[in-house]
Amino acid sequence: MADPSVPDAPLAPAPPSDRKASTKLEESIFAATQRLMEEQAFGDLSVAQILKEAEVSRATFYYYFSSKFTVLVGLLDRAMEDVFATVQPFLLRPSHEEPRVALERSLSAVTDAWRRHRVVLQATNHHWHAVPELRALWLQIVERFVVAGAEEIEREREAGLLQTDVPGRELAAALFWGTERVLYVAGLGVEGSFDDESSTIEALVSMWVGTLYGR
Amino acid sequence: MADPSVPDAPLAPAPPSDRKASTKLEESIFAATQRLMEEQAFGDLSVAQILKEAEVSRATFYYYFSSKFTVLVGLLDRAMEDVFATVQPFLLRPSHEEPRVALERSLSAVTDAWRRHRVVLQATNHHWHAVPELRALWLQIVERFVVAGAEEIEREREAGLLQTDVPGRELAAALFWGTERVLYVAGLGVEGSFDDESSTIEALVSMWVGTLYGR
DNA sequence: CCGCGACCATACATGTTGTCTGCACGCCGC
DNA sequence: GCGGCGTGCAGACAACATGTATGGTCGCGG
Repeated sequence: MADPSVPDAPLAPAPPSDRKASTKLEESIFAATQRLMEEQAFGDLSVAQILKEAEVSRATFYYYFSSKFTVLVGLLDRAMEDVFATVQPFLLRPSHEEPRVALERSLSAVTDAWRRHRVVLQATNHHWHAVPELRALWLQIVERFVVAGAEEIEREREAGLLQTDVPGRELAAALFWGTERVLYVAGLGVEGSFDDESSTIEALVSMWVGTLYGR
Repeated sequence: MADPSVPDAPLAPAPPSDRKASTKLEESIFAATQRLMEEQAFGDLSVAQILKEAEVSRATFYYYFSSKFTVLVGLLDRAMEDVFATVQPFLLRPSHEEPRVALERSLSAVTDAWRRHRVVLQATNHHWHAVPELRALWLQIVERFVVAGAEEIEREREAGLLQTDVPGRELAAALFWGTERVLYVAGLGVEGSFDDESSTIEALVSMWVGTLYGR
């Protein structure tokens, strides 16, 4: 059963991720791609490069994956497992905790997870709009977060803590996408925007607290 | 001088956009590209398609543009002229107006402008990360908005209206990127997110009002 | 020891991009 | 009128990436 310290599962369980156990070669393709991505944008990688780095033949590559984007889908799938696990414990606010404090902890956790998987999440950001398989997975991930957020928000509303009457789903979606975007831009290292991580988190906390609880 | 109804220019003037007057052929390339973009993602367009649609030769195309992305830069430049002009009047809150009302008007105006130029802004969103020329222009546009927002925020702070002590620049940036992302996703027509435009605006207004003024 | 699954090297068809060559037309100054 | 130049065209081309196809090698289990 569920961990007793977490009364309700705040995130709906992932639909059974039908990920087969991966073979050695599949694994080295994943690893090689990840390695290459640290130094070069995923979009600029050619399959040839991956082949060389993974020491795998072209035929083998296309035996396991139907394009380099399928590799990215796999990497995202793995990354999100960790992200969900990291964020999970923070999604329910313990009733003794101040909303601001709870949100600060959650957002710090998310920021951490984002940093850990920056390259994969960045690549996802860049390509989900154009790659159906990736888009589906990403939107499904977003949906999990938004639903969890919306539920928590409605719970707070019922407790009479909210200042707004905008539906939880809309708020959760706006806050999710906003946060995602800020973390993305921060991760780019664009000069002059979100240079300092802790003040970035502060701004996000302000945004969440203000939007939901007012002030 | 400036329009007397607007005491201070809320948006710094655009750096002299050294746009030459465009020739007839340049024009038809712009028009053709815009037309094609309405039906097909910019990323999927080939130069060949543009040539056909614009009835222009390959050589001519590369005479005026160095790649299809240069066309997009031109389109963005034009689009932003209109966007700035639309948004300009709303950036300073008349002191007699409620913050919420002022923000609602601004955000409606922005949403309108976004819709008008949806395809171009979408394409920009998709490609600025990878195309230096486009990235530079987009970041410069963002900077204008963020600076204007930050200034307005600091003005409100001095008037004692703000509830937060996070720097205006951080708040403006977070709110800008968040809003941009929400409008982007809304424009995609993703099932289940931001289906209804007016409630989307409501959520955005809540976000701005809450973040800045609390409640 | 045979067969089959996993894997490799290589070649290939296709599509895209950006450059280059050579040619035509019209206008402007001389 | 003539020569030159700016503008534009058609088409060829090299470089590269993608995804497929062909045929061969190796090792292991029946």
